[in-house]
Amino acid sequence: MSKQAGSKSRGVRGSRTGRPIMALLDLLGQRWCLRILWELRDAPLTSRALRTACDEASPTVLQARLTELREAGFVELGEAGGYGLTPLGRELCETFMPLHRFAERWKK
Amino acid sequence: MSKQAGSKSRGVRGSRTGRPIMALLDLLGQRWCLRILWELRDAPLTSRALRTACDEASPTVLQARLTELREAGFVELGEAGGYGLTPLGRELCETFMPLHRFAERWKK
DNA sequence: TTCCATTGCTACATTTATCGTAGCAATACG
DNA sequence: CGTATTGCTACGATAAATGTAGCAATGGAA
Repeated sequence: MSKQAGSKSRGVRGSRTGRPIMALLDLLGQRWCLRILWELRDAPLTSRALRTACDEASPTVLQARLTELREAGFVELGEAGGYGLTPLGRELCETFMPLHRFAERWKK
Repeated sequence: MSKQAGSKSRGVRGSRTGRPIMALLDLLGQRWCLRILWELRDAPLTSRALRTACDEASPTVLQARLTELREAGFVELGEAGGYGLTPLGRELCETFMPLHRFAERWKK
């Protein structure tokens, strides 16, 4: 029943198990989440640049995802402005890098 | 703040860009998609067993994901019944196996 | 100073996705 | 026959995402 009950600190979506991998899969399995990490892989982007990079996705979701990703410790908002990956976030992104090559082969 | 990565993307859900990585991120960024692949990583499961494994997710969305994953060539329905990973799907699954270890460290 | 562009971020009504429950036809066993 | 699976679907209820508009704050130019 309680899906995202009212707390500010998030229980990740379907992960009632407490298993970290489930929490992570649930977090990443949200719309734009993987995409955001992907677009930040090279350099930080401002919120609007990120929106452009994500094909003008609605700022509502993007902000929601950015908040979640920040709370997860993967993304941070730099003082000079702009969102960037934390060391942890960069590490996560590295994990997904093989997907690029895989996707190229998968296309055929 | 210049847009450092500014002119690189267009294309959203449904992989209209033709860029395989976007299509893949798009596919995987749907609810239960990563989870399904994860639950099938060891052995094939029947649709109901998969549902149980996925915390009783609604069959509606599970069937939808399974259809998409089958069309993508990652999952197949064996003759004896039960869904399992194709060689390609297994390969994809291997790609994000490191997530497991990462998730364990991330929890702390 | 005033003007204006940009930052991160939010409101809100509309559309889309997912949930939850129930149930179908087909198959297999006793 | 009954019953217990299988994969799969219908459909109303609920949650999430979209698209548009706009806010307060900041930082230059003029």
